[in-house]
Amino acid sequence: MTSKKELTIYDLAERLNLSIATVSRALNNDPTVNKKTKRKVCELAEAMGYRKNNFASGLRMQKTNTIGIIVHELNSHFIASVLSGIEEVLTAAEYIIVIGHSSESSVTEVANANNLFHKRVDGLIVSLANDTVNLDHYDPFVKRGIPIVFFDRVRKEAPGIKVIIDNEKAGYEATAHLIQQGCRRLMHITGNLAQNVYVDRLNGFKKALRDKNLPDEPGHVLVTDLSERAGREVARQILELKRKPDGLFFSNDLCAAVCMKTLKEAGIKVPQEIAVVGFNNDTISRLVEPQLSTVNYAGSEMGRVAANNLLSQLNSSLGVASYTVVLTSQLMIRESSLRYAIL
Amino acid sequence: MTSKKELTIYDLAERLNLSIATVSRALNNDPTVNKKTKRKVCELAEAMGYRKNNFASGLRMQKTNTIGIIVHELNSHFIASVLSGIEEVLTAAEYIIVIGHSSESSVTEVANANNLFHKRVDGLIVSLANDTVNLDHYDPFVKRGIPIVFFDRVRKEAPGIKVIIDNEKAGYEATAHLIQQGCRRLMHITGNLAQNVYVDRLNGFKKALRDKNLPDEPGHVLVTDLSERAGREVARQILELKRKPDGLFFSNDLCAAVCMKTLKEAGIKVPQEIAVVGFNNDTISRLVEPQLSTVNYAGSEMGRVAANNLLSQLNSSLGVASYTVVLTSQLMIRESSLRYAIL
DNA sequence: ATGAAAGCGCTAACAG
DNA sequence: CTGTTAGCGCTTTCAT
Repeated sequence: MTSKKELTIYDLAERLNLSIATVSRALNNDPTVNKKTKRKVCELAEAMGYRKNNFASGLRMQKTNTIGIIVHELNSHFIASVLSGIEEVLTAAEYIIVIGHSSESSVTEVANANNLFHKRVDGLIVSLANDTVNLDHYDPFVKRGIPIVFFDRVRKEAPGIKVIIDNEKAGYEATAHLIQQGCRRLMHITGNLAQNVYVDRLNGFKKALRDKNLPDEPGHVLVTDLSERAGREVARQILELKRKPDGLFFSNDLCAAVCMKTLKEAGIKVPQEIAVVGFNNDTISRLVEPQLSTVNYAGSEMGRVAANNLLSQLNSSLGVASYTVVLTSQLMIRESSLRYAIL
Repeated sequence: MTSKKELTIYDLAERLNLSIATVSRALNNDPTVNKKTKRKVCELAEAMGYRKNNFASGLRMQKTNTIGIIVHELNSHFIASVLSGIEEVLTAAEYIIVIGHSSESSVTEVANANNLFHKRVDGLIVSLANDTVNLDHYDPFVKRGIPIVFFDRVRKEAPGIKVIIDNEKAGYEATAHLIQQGCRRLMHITGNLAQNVYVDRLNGFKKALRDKNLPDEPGHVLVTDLSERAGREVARQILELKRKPDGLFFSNDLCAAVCMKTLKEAGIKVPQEIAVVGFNNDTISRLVEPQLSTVNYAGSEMGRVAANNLLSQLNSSLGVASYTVVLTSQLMIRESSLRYAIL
């Protein structure tokens, strides 16, 4: 299988008539080693294609230099951006990233967490699955002092660092915009209300209704899984209503786009009869017709912030920290909700 | 940092009055160890929360149990499916996956390859970046007998295992379909022709033209980066043509969708004036209007096949194999290219 | 500024 | 079926 024997520091030491200790120090840029010796060692290592054995080093150091990431789904523009933000920071800090995705299933999330625990990750970055309520599977990490950063989908009362946006504010703004555009019978289509992101956006929605003196009627909130199928289903329900809504605020873009398309196919005019706002600024929001108004928040920044906060935890000798970082988001107004020109 | 000392097999051995060798064997399910002993050991390990130290084990075994994956982009439905297919197989085989993405840049791809080489991955699964021509950065792997599986974007003459679809056939079918729908002035918009996927689809396109006795005029093929921007640019070019094409075959869905949208906004009727076919069956292909005809191929299957072939290489004592696996693809006919009802 | 030596936790050859 | 023992390659005291 292996054609060439691997080079070790023993080989380098022998070739240079040095001890392995000095070679090791030189390779790790230890200040106590002579500059010339250091250069000689590094040059030979480079020339001979030496690769440090991370296992030996890890065994000795008791650090895996591995960060586990658990995301609820891979296939979204948002998550892909977050991942590249995380990667950017952690790769620069010489960490390896191991990604597990839960496919929005709490059971898979638990399996992933256990797996990463056994892999001995030094830290964890997590976005919770849609149906995750219980967080016991993170206890082993907490008990061993392994820092966890949650992003986007978080449980506020859980220990650890959380990186989120102000979902209530975002929900408020989206709703206020619809009202300002003349909508009076609003509907909010959202995901599992056990998740902060959904419950907060809902609260923003309700708050905006109250502030604008619109009734908070039951049936105005639909809890779905925000899937493609759910989008069609919501459209079907709306079409059957005698008293149809004139404004829809969705908690993601996919569901909003599909619903909007289905409504249009049934002859509804968007935004004239029904205005629509989504969430996340996915690629599809720009491709559907009319273009979908949505809430944008920078995934890569969220990833970078999450990773940096994790790093500072890893490098700190203090105990595990618990705090929340709130990033900004922007409402992006496009055709799907624009009835009057914006000044 | 660490609150509890880690458990080792020494601790377990002591507690059970066994030797560490027996404990190690029991944990690794060695058949020579007594069933009862094995159960006792495993139960205690479980109860006490023992975690195997992969570093010690890896150091001893000279295997990292890590597979490196290099993909050109994370944010596509296709790549996400491939990744979950790979993950499914490799996780079951107890491998860790390390993902690097090249952002379609050959420079980043080289950096990723070097990085993974230093991480001592046991194997590699790769989809080449758009502009990768030279494959020298995989030489170190080849020299050390580390198996590589290329998928989708491959170089056919390169050593190693390749998993692809018959892109020429797919291109032929898409083109033949457009012709059968009455298109006579076809255009093919594709990516870097250094890539097998693009040159093969182009060949299929040309072959179909020949077979149907349509002229193979220059200017019928546009090489782009298949981005959102390219889609708009292609539409602009087409709109300026006095003699417009009546059928467009794109090598991906995003570019096709954007171009189609831009054409429609300029008043062109799709598919009546210009019919459009994309490639990959991305989510957007179902959301745009009209729905985009496209070529579907199962990413998750491609991932599974790639991973399984890598595993068989890893488990074989024979030399590095070189062969190609061809998976099937299907043309999915939707509104964007359907001028007449299909029988 | 450098060297000698111990040990991180595990596996496997060898010996019973 | 089980135990003894020798490393895997590296980092780090403790000497010099």
